[in-house]
Amino acid sequence: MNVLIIDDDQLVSASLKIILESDPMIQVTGVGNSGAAGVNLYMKLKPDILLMDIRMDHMTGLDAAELILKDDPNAKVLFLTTFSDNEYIIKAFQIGAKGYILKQNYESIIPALKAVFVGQRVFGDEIISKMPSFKSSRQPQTLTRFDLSEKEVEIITHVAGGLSNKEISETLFLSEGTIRNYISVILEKLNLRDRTQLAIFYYKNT
Amino acid sequence: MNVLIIDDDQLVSASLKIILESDPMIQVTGVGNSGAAGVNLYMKLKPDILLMDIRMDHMTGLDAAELILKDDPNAKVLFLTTFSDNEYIIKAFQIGAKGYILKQNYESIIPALKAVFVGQRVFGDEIISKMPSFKSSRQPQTLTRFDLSEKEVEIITHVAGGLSNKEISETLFLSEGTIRNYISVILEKLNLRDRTQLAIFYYKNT
DNA sequence: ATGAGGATGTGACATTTGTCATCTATGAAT
DNA sequence: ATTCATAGATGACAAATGTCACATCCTCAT
Repeated sequence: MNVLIIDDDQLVSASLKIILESDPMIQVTGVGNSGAAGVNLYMKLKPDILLMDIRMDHMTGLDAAELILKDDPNAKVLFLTTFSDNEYIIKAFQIGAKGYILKQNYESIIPALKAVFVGQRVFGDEIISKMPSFKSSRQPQTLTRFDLSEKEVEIITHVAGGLSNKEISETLFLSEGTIRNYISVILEKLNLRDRTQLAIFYYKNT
Repeated sequence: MNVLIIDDDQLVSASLKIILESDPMIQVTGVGNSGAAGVNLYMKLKPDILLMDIRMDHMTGLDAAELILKDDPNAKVLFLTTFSDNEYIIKAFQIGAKGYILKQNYESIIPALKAVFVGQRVFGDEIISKMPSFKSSRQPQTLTRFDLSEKEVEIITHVAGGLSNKEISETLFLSEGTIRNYISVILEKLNLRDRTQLAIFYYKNT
């Protein structure tokens, strides 16, 4: 089984290579350190599996995978991720990745690779809770799972309603600056970048 | 790794046992042929993994698994299924199963077991298309109701994926200014004000 | 060839957004 | 009464966003 490794942290990709090659079934046929390199190397090497970091500078693993899958829909892309990447993970499956592995969890990489190799999809427990179709059976309310205050949740719903900071401030009788501050800490808490991602997050979790 | 096999077809469970025990890491600590037996044996043996057929007389694998998981939420239940069982599969995940394996696909059983053993969930491609949240991720037909070009729709999906203009431009190999222009006219056409409202619009219409 | 139309790019600009450090008021808790 | 925490406000700032007018190309039909 030929594997291509893409991770912009050289240390990670090097140790991955060692770990994987400890298994006689696996050969690492290439190592790259950027999304662009991932695309090029994949096209050139056509490995059985592409093992790629999700978060990379310039071109994220997602972008690279999207390009690759557009060209070769049968590509088997397995993502590496830290556990906070939940939003990316959803995206990963939407574009057709075969799974992901938590970086913390090195001993699970080889079994996961093999499972993907024989055509399975592989992922951890966390993602289940992120799936709108499954969430209903477990938790009644989703946003309160995170340590968000009442007010923060209220503000999120307004953002998800498409209101600007000014409009929210007028609705809640607070200053616009205060709203900005609130949103800033909400984004921090949820590990998101901007209000658009927040609105998306809201719809995916409600 | 201790495995309990439950299948009401004795032929299947016997051959499974042989297949699994060909791997030195695996011991089959029990074999049963009904859902009820599955519950009892599981309680008694506490195997690492319960490999169980979904369709069985009297008590289905699902019912058995539900009982087991109620008693031991950490139980690792892996279902065997024929490919036509799709409705059951959804249910399987809702009750907390770790995955399923197609019966046609014997060579994938061992990798799948190992992946589950180290904490992954495992399933095949088909289920993806059954998930409401992923079903429409590729081609939002509803958007074409509006007079949007192919490219405009593509850009909308990226906005709804939470990407910034810069990221979109890099993905599509266009300049950031062009993306801004596109979004500007999209907003005009759809009578929206900003990208957040656009993302919301997307999720409400797909 | 020529001109229309589409797709793409550029530069300028006003706004909005997100971040941060800091401040004030209020209301517990001691 | 003093301390402390919390909600809210402010101002400054950089970055992202949306708008617009205009400039290039390219292709295609005439």
